[in-house]
Amino acid sequence: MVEKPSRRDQILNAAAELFARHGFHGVGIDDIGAAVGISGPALYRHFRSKDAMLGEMLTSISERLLDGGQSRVDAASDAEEALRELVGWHVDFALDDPALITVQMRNLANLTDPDRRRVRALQRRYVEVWVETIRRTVPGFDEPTARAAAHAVFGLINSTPHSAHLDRDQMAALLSRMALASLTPAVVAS
Amino acid sequence: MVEKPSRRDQILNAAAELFARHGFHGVGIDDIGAAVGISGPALYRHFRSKDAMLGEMLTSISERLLDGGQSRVDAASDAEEALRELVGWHVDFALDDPALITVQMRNLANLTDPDRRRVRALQRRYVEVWVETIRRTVPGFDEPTARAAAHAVFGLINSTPHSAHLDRDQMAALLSRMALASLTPAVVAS
DNA sequence: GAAGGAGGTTAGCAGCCGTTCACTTTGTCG
DNA sequence: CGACAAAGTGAACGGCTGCTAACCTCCTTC
Repeated sequence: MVEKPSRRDQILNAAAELFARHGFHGVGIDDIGAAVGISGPALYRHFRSKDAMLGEMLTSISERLLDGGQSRVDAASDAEEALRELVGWHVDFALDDPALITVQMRNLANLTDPDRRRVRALQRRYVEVWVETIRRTVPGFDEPTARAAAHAVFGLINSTPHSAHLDRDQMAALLSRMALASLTPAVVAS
Repeated sequence: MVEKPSRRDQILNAAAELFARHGFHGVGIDDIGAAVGISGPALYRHFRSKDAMLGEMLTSISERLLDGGQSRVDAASDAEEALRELVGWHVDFALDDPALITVQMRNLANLTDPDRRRVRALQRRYVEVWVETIRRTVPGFDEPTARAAAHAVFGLINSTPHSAHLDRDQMAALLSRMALASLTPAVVAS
């Protein structure tokens, strides 16, 4: 017996899909309602506002990313394995929830100020996990360079919603190999 | 004597900056006007509509990317050099015009249907230039894989507006090395 | 030095869209 | 069964925003 998702989650999923495709301001309240079979204002029984939907969506994504990444790193026995796990984790996330990844990349600017602060704080911590792991495997990187490299790898992996013409496993393998190759000690040479 | 940019170009540049930061729908006509020192409706002396601004912006970006990429490839004497040139070209573009790159990545969905068709056609041709070059240097890639790899490299390079804490030359070097490393024959092994 | 076009201004309209309101339906529980 | 809360509905409001209209001011040009 499958446990059906709560109405809140149905709405959040539908909204994520729409936000990813048309952008936050390109989607109306009525569109979101229609996507879950109810109409317009009924959403206000579940969320305080449209902004609140985006806020909850982005904070939950950021938390999931951080928690998953942190625990994978903690479970790894050496630095190389930690990096492989981190890459695999992010690749899986991007492939399984392309809409969420897209929204997280594009719609930070549409958040309320307090929400944006919260999300950015979580994102920063996630980046730090990557920075530390990268620096442990590629000792030549100084901190700012490692941070830039982390952002670049995010861009590489997060690009998957825009191509998607490979099947999931091939895509996962390709992205993982590309990501790891771009983080080898060879690239650090001046 | 510096030749000053035409008013149209001033407007386009200001609009690109604003669209990149706040998204197409997040920017008002008055905001764009204020950014160039005139106010609101005066823009309609230069553009038919707000949509037309975005349309012209994105088509011109796509044309520049395609032309620059194609001519670099044509001028190269072998496949490896062609790929290096292509990477360098895209990196330079992304570093010199971060706002344009951001708008092109995020605001395709806000285009008019005919504009979107035009832009996508140009983008497809640009991707094909990459795909051919990649396949010539990394023979193991089949076409769909090479296409996915090209998109991934775009994501990697286009991520630069979101990090930006390195100086330009270091950033260019880092991104170029990472991009080339992710496209080496080693990654093709199953 | 009139004529006229290019580029600017402010006021205002029309439509969209997030949100609220008053009301109904549905399901649960004493 | 009666009651009450949860969830949904259509109507309406209010503010924002893209765009037009009407008018003004230069600058060029014959």
